[in-house]
Amino acid sequence: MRVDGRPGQVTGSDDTSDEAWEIPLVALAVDLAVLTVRDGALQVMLVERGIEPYRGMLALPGGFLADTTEDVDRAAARELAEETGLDAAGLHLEQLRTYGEPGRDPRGRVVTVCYVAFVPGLAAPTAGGDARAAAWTPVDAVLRPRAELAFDHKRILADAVERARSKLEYTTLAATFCAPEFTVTELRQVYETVWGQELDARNFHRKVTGVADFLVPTGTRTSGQGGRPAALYRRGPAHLLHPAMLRPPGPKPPAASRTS
Amino acid sequence: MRVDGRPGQVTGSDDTSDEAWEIPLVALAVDLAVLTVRDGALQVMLVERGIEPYRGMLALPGGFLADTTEDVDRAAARELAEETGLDAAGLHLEQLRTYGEPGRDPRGRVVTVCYVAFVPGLAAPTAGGDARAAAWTPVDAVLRPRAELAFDHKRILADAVERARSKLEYTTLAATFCAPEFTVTELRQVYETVWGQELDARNFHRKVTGVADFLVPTGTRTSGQGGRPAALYRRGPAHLLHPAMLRPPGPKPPAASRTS
DNA sequence: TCAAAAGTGTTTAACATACACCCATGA
DNA sequence: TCATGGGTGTATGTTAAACACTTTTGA
Repeated sequence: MRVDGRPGQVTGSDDTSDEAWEIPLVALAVDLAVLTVRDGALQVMLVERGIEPYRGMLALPGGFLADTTEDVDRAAARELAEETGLDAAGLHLEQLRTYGEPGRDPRGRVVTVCYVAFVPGLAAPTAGGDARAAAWTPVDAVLRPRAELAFDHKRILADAVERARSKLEYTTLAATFCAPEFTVTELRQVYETVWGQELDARNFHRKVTGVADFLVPTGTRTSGQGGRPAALYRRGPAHLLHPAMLRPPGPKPPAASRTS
Repeated sequence: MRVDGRPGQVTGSDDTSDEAWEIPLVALAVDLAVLTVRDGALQVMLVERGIEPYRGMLALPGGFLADTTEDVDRAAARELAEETGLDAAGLHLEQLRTYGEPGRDPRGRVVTVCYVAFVPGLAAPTAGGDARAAAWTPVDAVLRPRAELAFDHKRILADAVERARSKLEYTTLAATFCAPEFTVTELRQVYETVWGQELDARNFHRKVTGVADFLVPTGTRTSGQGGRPAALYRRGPAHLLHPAMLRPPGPKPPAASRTS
């Protein structure tokens, strides 16, 4: 086995034979499901495709590695910045899954490493940067039976939404959907929106303020929208939620797919 | 943008310019963390590398895609069969994560899609098939500070073990470590081994037999090893465990890494 | 003084933990 | 009849769910 002069090119022999053969190469892409909560709905950042295939259709932002030496996680952060104008530093970006079915891209073999990002509702309402047209879209509209996205992005989005729903249960990530300072009610609305069910405001308040290091009081209060002013909080250092916040059983939220 | 005659080869232009450029290609590998519980220890299937780099070192079984049209999940199942002699049908095989750091393989750019498999302790004690030497090894020994595996496989294994530990909490996957028919005590030993802590046998029994569709009684009982015979069960149709089986707090199990 | 939103207290049920105790087998 | 492991019962604490009630603002 040897390395070519060209970076990233590998040829070699199998583990069990010395017969040299060309190691198959594939095009590697990253795609991003950037989620937020806006206007009482869970929304996803979509771009309109400017080129074939699927020209004119909506798709998740993403793209190929810049070159054969680019780190995959860095490529995700770069595409996020380029296509949506958001800075990956400071927001939550985690790997979701890799989708590698042979037929998923009509151009040839493209394997995509997908990521989920959670961003505050205020963030860059629409992108600057390279993208043709980047816009927030309610996920409910996109996951509807007859709605379609480019490639297998609808399925990816469904997986991302399910990931978000379950992460709210046992982590403090709900707060990453909020502005730097937020009220308990705003945090509760994130849960209600993502899960698609109402929660008891009183029990929620007690529970969430009882978890150590989840919420840090700022000492200030809201004012001016009728009703008693609410205390403002900042995100605390905790990442895991203990005890966990379980989704109430009952009527399921609209659409989603099952992941293993 | 166009497709070459060669399968899997893609060239094209960026979304925002019509300047054609060569899409960078990478070698795509799959690696498997095949876990089992044997002799009171969580064990992982390792192979000895027969070729450079890392010749002679232990590594996770895995390899490159067979060709540019092979499905990634299928490649994982194929490598499992080839290198360990296990049949992917019927056992649990799920994607773990994709590792794509540029420097992770000295031969050049290799991105690996990793999987975790849970297999019963009885399964194929050592591999037939292609592998030079496939053997079960206790994960504790491998994750010890000074122990090393080829490539970044130690880190991958640590992630896989943490995945296994947390999956036992809220799914019925512990039963996939057991033979087709098993006792409640055998199931409990799986939990104790993977988590590295003892559980109260009596409470465990009540809890696990109380979860709907987790265990299906066969009507038969064990006999012959002193003490009251235990009832035998088969895996039921349930996949999620409700209520969840939470890891008791306290002394942490040896080694592991944190995943987001 | 009333509506609206924030926040507390109280009750009840579900579930976890600890452990006493009984059951069924082999030696 | 004793040792061994399987399995049930019961007391006690913790957390969740439901909801009555108090607090603090704007109109």
